[in-house]
Amino acid sequence: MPKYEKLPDPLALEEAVLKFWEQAIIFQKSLQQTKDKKPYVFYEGPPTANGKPHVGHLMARVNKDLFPRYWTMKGYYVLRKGGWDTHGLPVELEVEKSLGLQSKAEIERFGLDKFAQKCRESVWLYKSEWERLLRRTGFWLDLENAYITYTNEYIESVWWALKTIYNKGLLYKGHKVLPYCPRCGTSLSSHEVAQGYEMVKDPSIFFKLRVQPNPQEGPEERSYFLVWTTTPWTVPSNIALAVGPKFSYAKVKVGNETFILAKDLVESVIKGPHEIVETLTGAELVGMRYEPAYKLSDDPSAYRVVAADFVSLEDGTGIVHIAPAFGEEDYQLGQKEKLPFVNPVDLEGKFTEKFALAQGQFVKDADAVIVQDLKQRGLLYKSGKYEHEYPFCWRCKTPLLYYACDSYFIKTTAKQREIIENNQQIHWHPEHFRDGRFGNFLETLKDWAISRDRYWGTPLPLWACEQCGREHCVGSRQELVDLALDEERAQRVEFHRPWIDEVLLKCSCGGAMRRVPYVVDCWFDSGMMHTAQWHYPFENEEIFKEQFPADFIAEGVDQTRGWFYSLLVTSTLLYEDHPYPHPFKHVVVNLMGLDAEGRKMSKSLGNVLDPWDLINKFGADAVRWYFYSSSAPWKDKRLSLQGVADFQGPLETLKNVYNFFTLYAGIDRFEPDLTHPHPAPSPYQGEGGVRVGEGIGERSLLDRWILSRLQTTIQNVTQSMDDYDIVGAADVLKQFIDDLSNWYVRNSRARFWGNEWTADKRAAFTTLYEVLLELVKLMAPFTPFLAEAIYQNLKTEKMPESVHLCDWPQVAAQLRDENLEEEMRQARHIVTAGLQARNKARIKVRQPLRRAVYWLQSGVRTLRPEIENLIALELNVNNLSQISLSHLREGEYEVYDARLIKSSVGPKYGRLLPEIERAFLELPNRLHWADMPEIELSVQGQTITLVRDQDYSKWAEPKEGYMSGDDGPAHVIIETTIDDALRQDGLVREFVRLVQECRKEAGFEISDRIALYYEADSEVQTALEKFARHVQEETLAVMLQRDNSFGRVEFSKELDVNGHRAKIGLVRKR
RNA sequence: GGGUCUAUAGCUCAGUGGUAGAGCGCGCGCCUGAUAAGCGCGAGGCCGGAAGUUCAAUUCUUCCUAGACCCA
Repeated sequence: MPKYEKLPDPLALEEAVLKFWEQAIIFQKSLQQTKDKKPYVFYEGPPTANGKPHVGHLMARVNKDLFPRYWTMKGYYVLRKGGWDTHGLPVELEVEKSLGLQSKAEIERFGLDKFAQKCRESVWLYKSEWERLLRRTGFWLDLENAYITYTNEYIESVWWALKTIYNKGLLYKGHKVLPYCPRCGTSLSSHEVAQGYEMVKDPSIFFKLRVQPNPQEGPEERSYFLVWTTTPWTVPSNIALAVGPKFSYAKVKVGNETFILAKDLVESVIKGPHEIVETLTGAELVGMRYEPAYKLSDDPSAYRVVAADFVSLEDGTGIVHIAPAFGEEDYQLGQKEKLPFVNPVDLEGKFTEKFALAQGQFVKDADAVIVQDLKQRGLLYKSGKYEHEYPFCWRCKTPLLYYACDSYFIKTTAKQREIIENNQQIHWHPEHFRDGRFGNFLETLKDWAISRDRYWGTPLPLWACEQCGREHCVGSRQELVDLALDEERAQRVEFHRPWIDEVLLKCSCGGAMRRVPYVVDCWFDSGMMHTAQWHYPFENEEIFKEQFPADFIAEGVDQTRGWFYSLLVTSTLLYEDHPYPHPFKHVVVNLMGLDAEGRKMSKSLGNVLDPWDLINKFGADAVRWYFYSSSAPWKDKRLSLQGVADFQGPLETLKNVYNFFTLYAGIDRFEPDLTHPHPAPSPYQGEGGVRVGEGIGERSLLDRWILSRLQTTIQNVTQSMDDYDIVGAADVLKQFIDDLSNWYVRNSRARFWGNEWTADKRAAFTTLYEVLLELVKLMAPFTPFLAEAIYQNLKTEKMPESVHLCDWPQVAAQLRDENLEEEMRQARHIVTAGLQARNKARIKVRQPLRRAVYWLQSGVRTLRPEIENLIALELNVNNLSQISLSHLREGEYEVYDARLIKSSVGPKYGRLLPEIERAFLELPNRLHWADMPEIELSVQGQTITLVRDQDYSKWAEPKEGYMSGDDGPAHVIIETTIDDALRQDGLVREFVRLVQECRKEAGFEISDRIALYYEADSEVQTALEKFARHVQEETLAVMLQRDNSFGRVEFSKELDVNGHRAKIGLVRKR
């Protein structure tokens, strides 16, 4: 027998549910129960545990939990292996900070072994924070078997991947231009760079580079390319000039010199008298040679004009100075044009002997020297200051240099087509990510710089011979042992620096091979989780094959170029022949959270919302429901306590419905299992022997309606969830909860409190019981706590132990009645319209009225009598009837207008519409025309026939004594005249309500019988005498008597009954 | 500077080539045997700005502005 208990407050409720889940090991049971079923694969994007979880993480995690719960209930096996991302620069920085280390040199002095130990510990700094949050939000994830990227097993799988890629010839050594801090001796990640932009004034110079003399030109004719830069220190490294091939360039004569620059920029750059002597395209300039300002390269391909698409005409001269060592675009262009590469700057940012003029000087300090030198040599056209944003090291404020560093690359460009093709197979939510942000990124794919000149990470498994230089890539521990000089050491070595660096390998030349000093980009680690989490291919082949690819992942938009990318690239490169080389089939992308003002949350603004503030105030379900129902995950969300509070309505309503049911089910000791005297074939076999909708023939119309609505809801929620439309699913549930509470329960209340245990009462209890039971299953993935709490109270012995072990509800087609649902929808419109009319007429609902009429403009137009009765009750009218529009004029109502329906006429007549409209409005008597089945108009010599209800509609307004209202397709007119009989009726109802209030005030139980004494004027008395039986029934009064001696009563009160003074006295009868 | 997304009521968001919607908040009222609930009504909008396509644009196209995110 169910426990009919009220629900505790959300926080207590959730704590109790958490305890229950843990004690009864429900999560484990859900896995156990489904372990032989078809898998539905979820991949956990590993968080790094050396940062606290914030509210943005929460957004992704509620989505991550939703679908696994749903698919588990649908009967799939959803293994949810947790994971931790434990490598990378952020970890190192955290440790540097805690140890007070300032640079790589200091780290090395401190000792790499101790440093690595610290990194390993630091990773778990906030682990318990994460676990606490995951537990509290109801996020079911297998943390006991979580993968950890720093383990030797994980790293070995990553090595296997790198070796596989290496063997395909896709791992190579090259340069990459990276933002680099010369003081710290390290390149910075883009995230770090973004923290350090500042507005600065840099020198801005226009300098001249002489066009290599044409033999035909006289010695006096000197022409120059005019070039602009804000980094004079890069001028010595200049190797080429870039022009936009489609731009126009001008030769401008100034004195006896000729300058070449973009035509559009001549006026802004050239001061003083000048003359454009020739115009030519950028393409025509390509291939021309010039004399460098400083000749650091003897390569014959240096110092020439090349074409580039990044040239702009925003600033400068339209001729861009190219120094491949100090700019990403420059470097790429250099590769493409096979330009030589010169770098006169060392790793400390100082000029080397290659540039004697400023040898030993820090590059930024050398700016002035170079400008001065150019000026002296007559190569400076003009100079000034330029204000722009420039990145600085966020730690030491040193200006960053874009610097070409040695780096290993994965040649992703070789597989670009396959990567793009695989991306097309992925279902992105929202869809536009596929070809939008993510697709565009893939179109401009560059090779992946995989190496980092750091310490704490997966060591790059490349060894190079100290003697012959031969390189070898190691793909497993076995291979390492086989090749090691010291096998024993290789057998037990920990796969991290500095220990792995001590393993030397035998080279075929007889020399020793030493590991290259790099570690691997930690994005490669996490991107390999599809394989490395199982230590595949070294073990677990079966489970790997079952768990690849993922059906579903969910992460924040910031993972576009992070995890989404690294998963896709690794699996494309490794599993080219797999039927699903794309690593995930569906991905739900969520945006980051903003504060209440729409600003980004950041520590510096102090507007960061702590997830615990939300959870401790509202509970986890409330927060989850907020994220699900407020808007799609990929919409901006302005997070605030108030925002969460604003979305709690449906949950409150559900609790109320449950509490209502519980109140009466408890009183009547309703037992679901014993309420089915007819073991008739059931349309749907539910859990634990409860057959939803059994004995449907006995159910009332409302019962059948809500059961049908339930089926529709099941279908629509399922459909939305299958489409990964979270907010759509939440919306369907919201509407159903509203129908259940505000229509089904509201109109069924009397059935629950009847004295007799009638078939109808049983039907009401059974229906509401079934509906609640099914509803909480639908709610379970969304609000797992509330659903569980209600389920626990409703379930019988035979039912599954937890709502999360139940099967997902299925649609019982036999219980659906779409006509009934449609009619009921119309009924609700009619009721709203009728209440609106009463409101306008200022007649309260308790005052009965003689009659109301309605008509419906669209949808189902005939309602069965039972539904009309329902409407009449709600509107408190004695008579309700439908009327047809064409009868309006004959009765008490009058038509006042006719309206053209443009959406019908427009498509038929197009350009004639304005004319038709004018003619229509000019009809001499539209009141008359509105009644005609057709109207003929003559417009521009054409006869236009308009059909009533199709091309135009009529409108009605009530006369005196009537009032109208409308809602959606429904129009209602009520008769507002109240005659004596109605007035009496109203008095009685008012009297009953006041008595009920007094019963409550007196503290009587709902079922207490009373004796009722009253004193009132003759009008009230007449009414009461006339309707005495009704009054007694309604108030459970065993006697009703006029009596002015209130001495013996338990409770008495003066009343105002619609303006009539009265007094009543109550005595409880036991 | 480039890309993607967003812009509708005080707030959070739906939506549509044909007279603008919901929830919350606010104001007023109703109902009450769900009672520390429930319901209705109302106020409040040049649908971010400009141009174009169209008989008709909040909706489609282009540009601009602002915000978010990513990249440079």
